[in-house]
Amino acid sequence: MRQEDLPEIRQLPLFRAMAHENFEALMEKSYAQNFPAGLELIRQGDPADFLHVVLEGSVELFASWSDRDCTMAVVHPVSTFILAACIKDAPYLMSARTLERSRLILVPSGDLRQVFRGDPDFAVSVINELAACYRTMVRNAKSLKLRNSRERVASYLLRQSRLAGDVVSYILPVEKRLLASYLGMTPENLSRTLRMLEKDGVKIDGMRVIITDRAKLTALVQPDLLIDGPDPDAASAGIGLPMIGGIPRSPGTRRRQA
Amino acid sequence: MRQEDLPEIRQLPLFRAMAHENFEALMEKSYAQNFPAGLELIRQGDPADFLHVVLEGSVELFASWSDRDCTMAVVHPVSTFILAACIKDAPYLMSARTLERSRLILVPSGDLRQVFRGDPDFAVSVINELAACYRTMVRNAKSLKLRNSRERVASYLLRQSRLAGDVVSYILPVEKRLLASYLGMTPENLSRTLRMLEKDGVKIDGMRVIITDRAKLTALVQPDLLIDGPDPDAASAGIGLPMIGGIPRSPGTRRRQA
DNA sequence: CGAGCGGTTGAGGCATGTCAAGAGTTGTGG
DNA sequence: CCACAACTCTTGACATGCCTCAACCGCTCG
Repeated sequence: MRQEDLPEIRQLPLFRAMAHENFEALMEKSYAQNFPAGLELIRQGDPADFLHVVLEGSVELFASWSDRDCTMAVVHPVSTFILAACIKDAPYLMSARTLERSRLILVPSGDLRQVFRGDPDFAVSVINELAACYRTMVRNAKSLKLRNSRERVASYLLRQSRLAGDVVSYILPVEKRLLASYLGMTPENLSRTLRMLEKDGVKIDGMRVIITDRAKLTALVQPDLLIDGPDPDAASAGIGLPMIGGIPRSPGTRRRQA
Repeated sequence: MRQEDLPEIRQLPLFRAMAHENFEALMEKSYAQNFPAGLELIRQGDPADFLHVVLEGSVELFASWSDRDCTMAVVHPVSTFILAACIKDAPYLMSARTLERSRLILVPSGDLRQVFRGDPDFAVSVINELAACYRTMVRNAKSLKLRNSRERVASYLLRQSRLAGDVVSYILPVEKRLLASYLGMTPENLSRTLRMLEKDGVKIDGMRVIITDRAKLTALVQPDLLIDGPDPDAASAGIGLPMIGGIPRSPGTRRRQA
């Protein structure tokens, strides 16, 4: 654990309000560690031993079943993930792997539970974090069930623009292959859909997204606060929900890469 | 508020551990009320004024966007719903309507928040409840993204049998139209799929389900603890997750019935 | 330089949605 | 108590969204 990491963690919504001595104690039991790209940090079904905090890099949360798997979310700094499993002391429902070289902090879940039993302020923080995670997941489910793939792609592109400050142009934060899985579709279909959307006010050039006609795109998307956020809390916190990636559906899965 | 309702509420996971005086105080501020079938209790986007507890009857949680809507869950007694919105004091993300004549308790969300700030045991209960809700939602999302419609139907049928105690035969707890929306498909498609499944070890006669070849059906479903439960807590609690109904996808929505 | 991988594009097929019609059931009002 | 209306469920015919497979390009990295 490097001392210079502590202030950043301390200011996370999850750790901001707790008593100083509890924070100190929790951090003392925790480990900071660097991981190379592509490392599987967590396998679904494993016991939840540690709450994970991403300090640098990025982590993909994904789920597997039968011979398929799909991206559920991508976690960016500084956020936590798999809070729910730690709280319930239950098996992870999702796996996690680093997308790039990343630096994480691992907080033992037993100590975590002990602290929130004794620190009301921390308990409130945990509750708020979890509620934000839950709501983000509900939004994802709504998007999956209520929108078709073209609408999901368009709303994603528009939302990213908004999150970046209503910019006209930005760079996709994840590779398209992963984005496709998050959005519940195949890479081929995403590619075609991005092409089709050029007549609807957004152009894609490689990894760069350019909003060419925001009004037109907005009309197509019909953005809905109850699906597309905000909930600024969820953006910063979440079981992994700066929420870039998301949720593919039945096909939209990919063959598991052994 | 009828006095005879209190013991049942008191034994809910959410209210079981809290201090007696806090429970009393909370119930004093709450209202119990009967509602006819088909009444819209909550409209998505409304401010979260009350935590709802279903004492009798059943309540559908559904989501709407554009001119579509879909069933997200069905809540049976004795369970609570929309806990997350109450905690965050944020707008409801889902709407709710009674499926039959129902008796509910409404707990003012402001009082709720106040109590869990002052009662650590209650705070822990809320955290556990929320974590269970979150995990249930993750399971739903996984099922939607990793399984096709036939697999979702088959796993649903098998799971209901298990929940009823591995019975060979049982009655569907909700109408098929709603089940279809929960599972992310159209009623027509569900009807056809149920027919097709007769060769896979399960027969449907009206509302009755008969497992004719459990081994065969199980082989088809490949049940997975990380999707199909248990998590017995989630069954009793949840933002409404005795989890009968569930989640339809893009089509799988239905035209909104004005 | 060549293997590997992400991305794109095209051809083709299957799963699933849409539309339409009819039987059975339930609830309501005359 | 019956008749009609409304609704669910089912089935068939048809349309289409999305997936699959395959080929190819371009980039990255060993």
